[in-house]
Amino acid sequence: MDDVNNFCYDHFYILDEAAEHLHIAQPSLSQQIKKLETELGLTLFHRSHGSVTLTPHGRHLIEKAEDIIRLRDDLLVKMQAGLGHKLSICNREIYLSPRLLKQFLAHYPHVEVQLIEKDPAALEEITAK
Amino acid sequence: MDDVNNFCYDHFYILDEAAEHLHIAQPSLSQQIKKLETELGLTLFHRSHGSVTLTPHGRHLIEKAEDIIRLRDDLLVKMQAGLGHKLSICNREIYLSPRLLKQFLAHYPHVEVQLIEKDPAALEEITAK
DNA sequence: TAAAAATACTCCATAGGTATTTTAT
DNA sequence: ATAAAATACCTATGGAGTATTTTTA
Repeated sequence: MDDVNNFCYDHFYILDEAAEHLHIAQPSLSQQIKKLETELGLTLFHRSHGSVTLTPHGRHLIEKAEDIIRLRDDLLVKMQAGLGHKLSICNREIYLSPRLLKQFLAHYPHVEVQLIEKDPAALEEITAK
Repeated sequence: MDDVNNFCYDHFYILDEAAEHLHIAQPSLSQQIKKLETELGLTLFHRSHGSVTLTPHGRHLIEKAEDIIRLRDDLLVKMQAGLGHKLSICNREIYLSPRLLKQFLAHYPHVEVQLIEKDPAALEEITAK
């Protein structure tokens, strides 16, 4: 019985804990939530029971938002994948076209470049490795 | 010939125009771009030819980012769809359970509520509409 | 040399912090 | 009475502006 009210008790949050998790203070979190609710013109949380509970709008927003945030994080991670990798290029191209090297660096500024200017024989030896 | 360089000439941007489009000043845009590039550790634009050109990283970021932004905008629009709609509820439930009404309002604060407290006969008539 | 981008600052809006009060169990 | 949330107020980071210099085609 009292199913009428039950639907809003399913899950609750302690703002203080949530704030700690976000590394901000509780009042800052309260302000952010309030600001978002005002901007949207929607109530995202029930506050009528001591702690705080998602409204259907709130739950919907969170689910969709998490998807979007996941996409964003994936993108950022993938953008940086491969950075810091060492690429050894030891052929005449580099020696002969510094302009190409410059462009290459413009594209991949985090690739370590080690200019080795030696005689062709020595280069051949190094390239073998 | 000179295909080596050609790949970066396909499309270019004038920061001043872009900034105007964003309703910010050109230096602000330059700063934002620089900041983003620093955070990512990636070069997003070539600057070696007067105007500004996307690197492959830049192009990739923009394409993916546009998808994500589209999702975000869709979500916000959908969250607010239906707001301002008028919902007429004229049955005894409302009259008998103000608590339910209160909860309803907590969920849908922007629904216009017009309490019509009349005798059952009058209610019946109104409900007919 | 002319047009575009980058610097060097200044300012201000707002996110975040601390202290406190209000609310609800 | 106690624990959680909201409020009031303050601070400071960083986004945006103006003025200027540097770059490059």
